[in-house]
Amino acid sequence: MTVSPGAATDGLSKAQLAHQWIRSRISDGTYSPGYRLVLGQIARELDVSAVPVREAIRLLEAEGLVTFERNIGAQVAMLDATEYVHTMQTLSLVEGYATALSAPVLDADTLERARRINAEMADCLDHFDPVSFTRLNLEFHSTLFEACPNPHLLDLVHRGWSRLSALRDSIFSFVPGRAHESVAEHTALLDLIENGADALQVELAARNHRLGTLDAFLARQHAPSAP
Amino acid sequence: MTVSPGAATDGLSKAQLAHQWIRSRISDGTYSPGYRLVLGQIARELDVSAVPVREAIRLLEAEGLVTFERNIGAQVAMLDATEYVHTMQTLSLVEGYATALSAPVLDADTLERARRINAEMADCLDHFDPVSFTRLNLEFHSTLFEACPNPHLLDLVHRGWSRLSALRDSIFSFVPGRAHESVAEHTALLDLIENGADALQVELAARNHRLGTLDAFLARQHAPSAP
DNA sequence: TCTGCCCGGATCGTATATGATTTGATACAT
DNA sequence: ATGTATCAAATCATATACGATCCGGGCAGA
Repeated sequence: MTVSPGAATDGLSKAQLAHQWIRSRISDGTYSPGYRLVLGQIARELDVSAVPVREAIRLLEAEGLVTFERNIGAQVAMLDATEYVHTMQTLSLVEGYATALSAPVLDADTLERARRINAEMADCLDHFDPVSFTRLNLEFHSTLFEACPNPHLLDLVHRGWSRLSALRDSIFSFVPGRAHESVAEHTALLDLIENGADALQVELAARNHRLGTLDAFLARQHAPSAP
Repeated sequence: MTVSPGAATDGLSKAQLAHQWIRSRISDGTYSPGYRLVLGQIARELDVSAVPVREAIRLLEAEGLVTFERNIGAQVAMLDATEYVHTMQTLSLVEGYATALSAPVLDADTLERARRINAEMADCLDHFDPVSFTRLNLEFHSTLFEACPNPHLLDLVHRGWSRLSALRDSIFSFVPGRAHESVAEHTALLDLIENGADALQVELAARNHRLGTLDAFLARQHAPSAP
C-alpha cells in the first residue's frame, strides 16, 4: 500500500486543509490585506494540485476573507474604513441577538467564568497587554453567545469575528480609553443577564457595546491628531 | 476558430453558470429538499466537466442551500421545522435592521411604490392568489431594504430569502388569516417610515412583522387540526 | 518622445484520467 | 434464518494537461 493522490492526511480533504491553512495564514498576518494569493504557488507550497487550492480560495471568497476576480486571481480582502464599519455594524447586530438568545440558558458557572475573564482583561489594561486583551475579549463574548440555540446566528457571529481578527493588524487598533469603557460595559452586561433582564435590553446592551467600539474608531479617524 | 474547453458562454465561468442553474432548479422546485445532487449527472446534463459543478455545489453549500458530505455527495438542504425557525429568526433580525437603515434614505416615490405593491397584495387576497401574493411580498420588502447602505446586511437578507423561497413548497405555506394581518402590518410599517419614526421603532416593527409569520406557522404546527 | 500594436510569460479555467471511498448486494458460515 | 465477509458499481477527490485570458514590455511609426 502506498500513499496515493486521493488520500487524505487526516479526516480532512486537501481542499479543507488548504482552506484552513490559508485562513490561518491570513489570521496570523502572514498574508496581509492586499496580498496576492497565487493558486500554483500555494499548491506547490502545500504539495497538492491547484484544484483543491482553488476550491479553498473560492470558499474564503464566500466568507468574505479574500476577493477574487476571473482570470485575474485572488487577494486578501482589503478592509478599509467603510468595510470596517459595515462589518462592525453587522457583527453588532448578530452578536447582540445571539447574546440575547443565549442569556436565558446561561448557568451561574458560565457567568462566573465570564466575570473572571473580564477581571483578567482589566489586568491586561494595567500591564498594557493589548494582545492578551483582544484574545480575552473574544473569549468573553464567546462565553456569552456560544449557548445561542440558533446555529445560523452563531455562524454569522463567527464569520464577523473571523473577518475582524484576520484583518485586525491593519485597522483594528487598540484604543486604551475605549478598552476601559469596554470592561465596564462587560460588567454591566453581565449584571443585566444575571438579573434576568428583558431579552431586548440584553440585545441592545450587547449591540451598543460593540457599536461603542466602532464609534471610538470613527472618532479617532476624524481626529487622528492624538496618537 | 473553434469553441474551446476554457471558453465562457457569457462573461460567466461554467462554475458560475452551474451555480445559477442548480440554484434556479432548487428555487423552482425541480430539485426539492432531500434531492440528491450527483456531480457527474449534473455535469453531463450541462455538458461540462465535473470540476465546475463541484465548485458550484460547494458554493451552494456555503450558502446553506445544499448539504455536502465528503465521499458521500450533496443533497438539497432539508428544511425541517427547526431549520425554518432558525432561518426566519435570523432573517427577521437582518431584514429588520436593513429596513431600519434604509428607511431614512427612502424617497416619496419609493414609498408610494411600496404602497401600491401592498394594495396589489390585498387584491391577491380577494382573488385568492397565494403565488402572486408571495411574489409581491418579496417585492414589497425588497423595495424597503434595497436602499440599505450596508452590503453585508443586504447579502444576508438575500440569502435568507433565497433559503426560504428555495424551500417554500415543503413548509412555507400560505396562511390566509396571517396574510391579512401581513397587509395591515405593511401599512403600519410604511406609516412609521413616512412619519420619520425612530430607527429602533422601524427595526422592531419590521422584525416583529416577520416573527408574526413565524408565530402563525408555529401555531398551525401545534394545532394542525384546522386545514 | 509619444502612441499604438503585438507578443511572450504568468495565471486562471476546465477537461480528462485515475485513485480512494462508500454503499449495497451477494455468498457463505453459523 | 441471521449475521458477516467479500466484491462490484457508483461516486467523490485529486493530479495532470492544456486552452483561454490578462498583463506588461518591447518595437514600429508618427
